[in-house]
Amino acid sequence: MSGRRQYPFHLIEPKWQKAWDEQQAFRAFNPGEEIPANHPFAERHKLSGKVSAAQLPAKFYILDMFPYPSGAGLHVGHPEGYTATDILARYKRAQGFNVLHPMGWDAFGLPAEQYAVKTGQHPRKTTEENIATFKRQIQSLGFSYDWSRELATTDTGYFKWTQWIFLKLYNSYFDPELKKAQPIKFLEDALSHSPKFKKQWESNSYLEKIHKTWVEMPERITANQGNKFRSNVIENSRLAYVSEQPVWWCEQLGTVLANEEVVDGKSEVGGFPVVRKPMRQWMLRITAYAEKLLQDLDTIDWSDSLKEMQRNWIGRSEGAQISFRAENPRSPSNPKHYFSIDVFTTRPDTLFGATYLVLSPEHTFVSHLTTDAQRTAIESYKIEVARKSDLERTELAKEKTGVFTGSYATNPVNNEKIPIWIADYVLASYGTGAIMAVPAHDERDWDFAKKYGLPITPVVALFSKVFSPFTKVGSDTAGKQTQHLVINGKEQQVQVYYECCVPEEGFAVNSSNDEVSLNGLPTVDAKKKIIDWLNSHESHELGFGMVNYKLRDWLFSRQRYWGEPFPIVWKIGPDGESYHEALPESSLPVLPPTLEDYKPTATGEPPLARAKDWVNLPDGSVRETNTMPQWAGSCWYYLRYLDAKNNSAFVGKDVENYWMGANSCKSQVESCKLDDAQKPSTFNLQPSTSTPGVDLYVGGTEHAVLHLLYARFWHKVLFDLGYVSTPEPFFKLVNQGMVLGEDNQKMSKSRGNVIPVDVPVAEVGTDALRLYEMFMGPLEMVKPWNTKGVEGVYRFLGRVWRLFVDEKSETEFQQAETTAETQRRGELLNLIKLNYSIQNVAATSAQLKTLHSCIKKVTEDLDGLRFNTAISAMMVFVNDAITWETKPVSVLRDFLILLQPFAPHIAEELWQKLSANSQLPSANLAYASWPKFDAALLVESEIEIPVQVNGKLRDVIKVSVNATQADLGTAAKNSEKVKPFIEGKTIKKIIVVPKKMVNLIVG
RNA sequence: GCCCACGUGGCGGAAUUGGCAGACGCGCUAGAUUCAGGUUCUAGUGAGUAACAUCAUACAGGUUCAAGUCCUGUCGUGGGCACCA
Repeated sequence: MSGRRQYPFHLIEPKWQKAWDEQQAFRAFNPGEEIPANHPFAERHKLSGKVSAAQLPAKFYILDMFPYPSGAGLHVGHPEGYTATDILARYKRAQGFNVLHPMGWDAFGLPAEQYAVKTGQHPRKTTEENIATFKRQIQSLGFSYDWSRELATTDTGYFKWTQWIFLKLYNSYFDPELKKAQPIKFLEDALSHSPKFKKQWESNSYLEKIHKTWVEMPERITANQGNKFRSNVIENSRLAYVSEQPVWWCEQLGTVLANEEVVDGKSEVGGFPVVRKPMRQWMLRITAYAEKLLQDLDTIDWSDSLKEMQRNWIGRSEGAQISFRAENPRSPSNPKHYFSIDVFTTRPDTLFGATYLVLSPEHTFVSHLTTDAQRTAIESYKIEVARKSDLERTELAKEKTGVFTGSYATNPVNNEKIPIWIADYVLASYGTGAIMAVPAHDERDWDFAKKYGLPITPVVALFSKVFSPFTKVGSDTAGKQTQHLVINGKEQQVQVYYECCVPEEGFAVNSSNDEVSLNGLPTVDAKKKIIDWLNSHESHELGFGMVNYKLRDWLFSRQRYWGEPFPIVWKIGPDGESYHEALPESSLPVLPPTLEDYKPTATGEPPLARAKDWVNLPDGSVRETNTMPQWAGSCWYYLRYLDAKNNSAFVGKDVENYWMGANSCKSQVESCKLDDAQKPSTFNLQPSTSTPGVDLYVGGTEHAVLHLLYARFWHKVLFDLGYVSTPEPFFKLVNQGMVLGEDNQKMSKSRGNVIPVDVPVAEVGTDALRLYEMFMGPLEMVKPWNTKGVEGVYRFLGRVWRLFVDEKSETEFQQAETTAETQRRGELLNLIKLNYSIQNVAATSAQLKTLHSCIKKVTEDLDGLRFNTAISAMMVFVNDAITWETKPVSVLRDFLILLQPFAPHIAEELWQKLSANSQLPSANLAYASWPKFDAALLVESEIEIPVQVNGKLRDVIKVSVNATQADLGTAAKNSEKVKPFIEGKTIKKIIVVPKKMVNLIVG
């Protein structure tokens, strides 16, 4: 930046940051906390001493997604969201809310661990250094965070409670009857003979069923078998459980990864290849919450695109599970030896068209169903598939491949024998890992059937009158056939396709047996009818209607050092098998051991296994050596902020209820479901009320399906168990758009287009940086950085400065500054005086009009998160006010309150000067009341009305605001500019929109 | 391939319910201040014309007294999902 400094921001900004810090100006007070009488919050709300929740003003919780403190520091893209939340926090504070605006560190993570592997420096040291850099930079931006609540996920006082929540998950199950998490104790009680727990299972049909199975177990089973059954039921119900199953293993990272962390067959971090490998892992049963996570999206105010991403990830589909019997090729004559192959389909109406089955190559039945003749082919295909990475399977495998097992299954609707194949286009991980192929109505099955010469039976037809029979087929008409069907009592002509067609709305044909006929039914009804038919069979032997989810359980263990250790030990039971046991809450936190080497062991065990003394406990039990993933700490940090120092609970109950509860909120407590009238319009904050949960959460879209789904899941479990007050954590969420480099590319080191925040802070000050972050464009939009644009808002602040200060005194200040010692320069700001045009006089009506249209615009725009237009409204105000010969103090004070959220340092400095000058009390500007917009001041006696002739603008006329429609019409016709366009023509019609415009229609 | 957004000056972007297109800022032009550069201030700035007229919100249609805004189609950009049965 070249040229003269617009105003002494280099002295003003540190001055006020220091003052806020010393005063703890932005500390938020919890119910029951002591509020110092001289705190500006106490002065504003006339409070002091210990104050109850009922005495405190309404809360407003504004949250940023806390950053991972990397070594690189902040660039100008980072503070965009932080600036937006800070502006709103300051705005809500001015409106009188008790604002909670905290910041912390998502501090566990791979980079610090990789650095430790390389250099031996403890990850904690690296992490602390990085936090120090981030904190210095964030503090230089003047955000009004309550630093007394600062936390890091790596603090022992924090992850103690992360481990505690894990124990809650471990000790809970999802009750299908109550549709909520319950203590595992209830389940244990149901698996007991003792009548003292009777109450528990009698009130719950699910527990009753479990109990019945238990007590009705044949007496001849051994105690061991009984225990085994019992522990199986329990272990299969825990929300945190151990599973040995194929997981994504990343060799380069030396750890397993969750599904969500694998993108295109590569690790999301680093882009390394991953392979499927069976391993013993901790899992969290997030699938139990699939339906709730989906449904409750309707109760929260998130962007449609974000909700859509979560919906896609959860991937609900309605359909049916259908069982196909296959005889055992080893004993074909024995009708008792058969396999029941379950498939999931969303199109059960096409069951009559299922002409073969396909299993995924990993399906457990494959080897059993393979005949001797096919064994070689099947085995080599399986090897070929296993060798392919997932990347190859998705990128290259558009050409379908597969092998016949040699076995046949029976289609339950028509008893036809259909061949069983394996193919890698069927995924092991979705549905049941097997499909019924309906080649006539599914493109994948069609391709496969064509390639291997499998039969194709069309079972869906289209109305020829409604649909063109050629739309899907192209020029080939050979594949269709006309049939006559009775539909709704009338005979209709339909087109039956003999090419693949996937109609959204068609009619079933060729679909009947002795018990059921779908023929003539529209697809929707055909689905219902066939599902009813399946459901009607004893014990759902043939199948049943069901809902399937794409969402899978959350893989929760990592083979890393720098994460939360599990509060779990392993023991050997009397049967010689190892089992796990939770450590008691009193043993928390479980601290990781100190290591000299942070690499995994040579045998591939996690790094923690190196610490033999730590792993082996005196009683012979062995610690779990996996650690939790980084997502664990970020699942609940927003709750810890509420009560960051609490040693006896993860959050105090009253405190949680004050900040997260619905007490201070007008919407219903019960479900948090808003009806239409209460639903806020998109991107609008509720102007006068707070909401249940976090009122506003701002962060990047990269967390759409990871953090945000996991955090909702944990919150729902905590809600079910009674630890939190709301079923959803984040009532309103906004994704800020990315800031691109000046070259319109995403900012990255390799492009060399990264602008560190320190650069603009040094050159134009943080107030100008904050202003520009918001002035670039709408918050949620992607936009490029432009240094010239920064200069524009910097100039605006210079104009604000000159609106207030006396030029001569500033020149004196500048001369004094060149000779003063650095430490004493701050005091020199006192040399700067206000200019003489600022006077304690009443404002003119024109001045009030300018002020109040600014108040109106800024207030409305802040409620709608339209920061860019709010700033432009303030520019309009200053452009006008700078021309005033006398500037009333009252008007300028109100303007500074409007400016304060955006550019707090310059606003405070000018506020201080203004207060001193006019002998007004210099209360902290951050707690000054937001000015109220007065509509009466904006009323004009005369307004300008555009006049159109045939829809084209011809003149703008001035009329009285009270002009009638007739007056307007007459005035329009009499306009000199309009006359040439209407002369000699007849006026057919006059359209008058009161107070808006006139349109003359001439012939 | 599927789903969802979005296309407005040289640039970033404004434009409640359809009602004066281009607020505000950048850039540019001219002038004033200055020894000069920078800064600041004043005026102008969609295209077009001497001035009107006229033409302009990706393109092509449509609805309407009136369309950037609503409807249909096409093209383009961005994001998400991707053999999900």
